[in-house]
Amino acid sequence: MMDIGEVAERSRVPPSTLRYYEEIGLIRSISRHGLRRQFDADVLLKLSLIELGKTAGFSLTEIAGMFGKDGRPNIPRDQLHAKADDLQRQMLDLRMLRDALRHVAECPAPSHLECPTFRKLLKAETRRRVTRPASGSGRRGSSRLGE
Amino acid sequence: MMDIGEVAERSRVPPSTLRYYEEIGLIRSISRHGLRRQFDADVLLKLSLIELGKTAGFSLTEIAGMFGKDGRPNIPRDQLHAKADDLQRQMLDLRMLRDALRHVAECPAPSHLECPTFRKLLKAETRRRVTRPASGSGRRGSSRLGE
DNA sequence: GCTTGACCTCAAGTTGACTTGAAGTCGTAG
DNA sequence: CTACGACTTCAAGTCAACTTGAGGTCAAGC
Repeated sequence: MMDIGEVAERSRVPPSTLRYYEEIGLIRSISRHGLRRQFDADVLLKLSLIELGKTAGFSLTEIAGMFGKDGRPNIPRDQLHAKADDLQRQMLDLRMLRDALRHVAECPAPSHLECPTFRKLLKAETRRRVTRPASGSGRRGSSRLGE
Repeated sequence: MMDIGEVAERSRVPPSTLRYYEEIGLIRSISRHGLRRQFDADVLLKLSLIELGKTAGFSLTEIAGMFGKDGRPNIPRDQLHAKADDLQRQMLDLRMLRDALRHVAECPAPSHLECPTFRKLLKAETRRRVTRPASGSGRRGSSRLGE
């Protein structure tokens, strides 16, 4: 049992954000001590997961979707695999961008948009994106996540 | 020379967004035909790069920073390498999340927060994050990018 | 027993990244 | 030559993800 300040300090997530996360149902405080929320240590793990998901580019809504409605992960296996595949693709994007950057850092061409290697990198990317139909993520956000 | 509709169609980026990007100085139209903006084909490449950067989790401000103030990439090599290293780290995050997801998809434990393998994954991540000091990206957004 | 500091609520403000809408301007096809 | 459709501007709206501020509560130390 920790109160919000301790959670904030340990997770490096500000109290205001923690309250916000609780409000939208992403995390839960287990009880109150007077007015004060009391959090179980589990919340730290969950916050790690949330941060991880955020850096991976998921919205809070999507992250919430990864835990079941009731608060614990509870998703069909194939959906999880689909997410994992999304991540895989995103890693490829990242690698492409990283390589582009590294190249730009060393390339002696006057303008990088004219460097053939650079253009080839981008063409490849464009092709990849266009080939994959639309990959829409179906953003239909209702006001509250945990409803 | 294309006008905005063609750019939109080819890049799959809506006209409103293209105007917005121009307004904030991310892209440039090369001239006008009557009122209509005329874009050079180069803009398509630049838009690929922008999309790439976005999926990599950069803000438009950061992306703008990757091109020089004048519109073409023009950044010190070590800054580029630093960006590339950021990407490297972000790829690791992604891989971790992907592995976590894959694991969850197969793990038979009742609640994943209790599965030791899962906890180990997260602990590792937490350690990595905490070990690296703060890694702050210095978000100091002024109203317009290209200024 | 009272002050202090860490918490509380609730409403409103902020930022980034766009989108939407109203009202206007073109150039080309019929 | 006029009507149409593709563009234009500019202001305002939207959404996610928070942060800030005013005013209030509480338990613990002096």
